[in-house]
Amino acid sequence: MSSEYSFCSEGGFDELSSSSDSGFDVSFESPKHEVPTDTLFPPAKEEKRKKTRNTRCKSPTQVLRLKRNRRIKANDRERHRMHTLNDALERLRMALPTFPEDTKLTKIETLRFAHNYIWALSQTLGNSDGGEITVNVGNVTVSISENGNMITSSTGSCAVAAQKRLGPQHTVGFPYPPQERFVAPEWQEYDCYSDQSVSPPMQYQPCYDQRMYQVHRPQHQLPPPPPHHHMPHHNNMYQCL
DNA sequence: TAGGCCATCTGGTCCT
DNA sequence: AGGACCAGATGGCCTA
Repeated sequence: MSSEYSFCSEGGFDELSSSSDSGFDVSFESPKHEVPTDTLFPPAKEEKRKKTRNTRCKSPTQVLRLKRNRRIKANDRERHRMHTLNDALERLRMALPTFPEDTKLTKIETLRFAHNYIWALSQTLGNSDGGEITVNVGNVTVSISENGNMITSSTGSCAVAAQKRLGPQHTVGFPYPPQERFVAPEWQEYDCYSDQSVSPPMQYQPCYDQRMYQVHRPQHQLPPPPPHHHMPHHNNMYQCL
């Protein structure tokens, strides 16, 4: 970081570095105590630095402390950022169909699955001829029509989700909210495309985990999938969307 | 023990 | 100057 090498800061003494020696070590005002300029300021930066305003010099100790404090703050920010991302990822997990006994999808699995799932749904909508379209995910059925969406399940876990009502149908927004998370008891009940599935326009569209469920389109035939190339296969892999 | 996954640290870049 | 974002490095944990 080039800024880390600034020996002087705007407005004088730096905030973060002002702790024990909150002031300013006068002894380091003398040029003879400064770290060689060549080391701290490459020629180009030195020239640029001359244009900047009047700044107060910092001792090497202060510079080090400043760097360390900035690093600590940056680490905190990064940690928080990653936690935020993980929270968002968790919400995404909860919005995807899953099995109760399933282990948690990994990060990459979640992202791939979500991508494929959304893509499949968009394909379903795109191929709509105006009538109601049904998407089966296991024993959960998502009916999409002009009057709204309805999610039904043959199991009691999901039942009929009615988030908003449009006409005679109970409708829910899609993707369904977390509390209406799909819960299917048996893997065998899931509809799969097997090798006839379609794949979204994504470079790494194949999913390598058996937990990647299929979205089945019973009313509209989807085009055959593009060939998979250069994708390693694991024993537990199977074709997904 | 190797490999996968993950959290965290780190330095670079870009933007405000 | 500082924050956001990113990608690489690293070490810990877990499982086959």
